[in-house]
Amino acid sequence: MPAPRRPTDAELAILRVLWALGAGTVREVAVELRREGAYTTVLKLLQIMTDKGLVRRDESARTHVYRAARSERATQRQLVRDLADRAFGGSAARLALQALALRKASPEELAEVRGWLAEREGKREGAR
Amino acid sequence: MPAPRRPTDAELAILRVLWALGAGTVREVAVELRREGAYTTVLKLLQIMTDKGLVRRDESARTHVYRAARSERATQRQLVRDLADRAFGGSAARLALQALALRKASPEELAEVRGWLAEREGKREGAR
DNA sequence: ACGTCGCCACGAAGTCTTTCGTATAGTCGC
DNA sequence: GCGACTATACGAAAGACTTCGTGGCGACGT
Repeated sequence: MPAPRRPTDAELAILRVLWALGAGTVREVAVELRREGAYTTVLKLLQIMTDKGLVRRDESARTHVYRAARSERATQRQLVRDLADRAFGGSAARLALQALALRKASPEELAEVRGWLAEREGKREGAR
Repeated sequence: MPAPRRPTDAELAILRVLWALGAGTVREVAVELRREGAYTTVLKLLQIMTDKGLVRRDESARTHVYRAARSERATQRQLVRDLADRAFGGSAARLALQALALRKASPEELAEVRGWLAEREGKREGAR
């Protein structure tokens, strides 16, 4: 592999379907995407993504079954890091703050932030 | 305007220079980017970006001066929202948590998160 | 056996992004 | 005025992204 480029928009849309389904055929993905006459387009994209190593294909059955090669989590991490590098001078924390400023977080999400911060503070102890 | 497309990688790199400088000529930007023989490339990109409305050009002097059309803040907001939509089901808060999970926060950034959270808690009062 | 249908492969077209070579023109010093 | 040095403008080329048309092949019902 030369370099792991980030998934494109269309690729990401397909990955999201695959993460949701666990695995799926071309038709299943196409249906899920609800786009006009998109069957061959989805097929082509999945073929390209297979070449790129973004998805893995099970060809044992006549109808191939695809699944994402990397977890949603790992992909999100890559995308966040990428955006942090390109637009936030590499600071993921500043990216996070911008994201938090966008809209009201739900209580659950707020609790998660609180939890993260608590853990963080615990590790640094005397960090004032 | 048909639709405000998001800046490409090369465009974003130039915008970052412009935000840092406030404004700059083609040469200044090119120097700042430190890339081989890039002068005409930067020029072309700035011309394209002018057409797109990403930067504004002052042509009063023979040597044109460019500045970003939108603030760094606003652009970051757009990019974060975009990424949240494409990869986090629209949840900016989940994006934020992923960013925080990267664990590269400096003490200052940590303090900012703490501050944000404190303000948040203050607003919700007994939200515990 | 045959027609029909669903599936995959292939390739071309169109668009966008990025880079750079070349042309043109203003300005300064002599 | 001339030459050297700037600057912008223009267009071509290469690559990536996206879409879709066409063709071939296997499965299945009748």
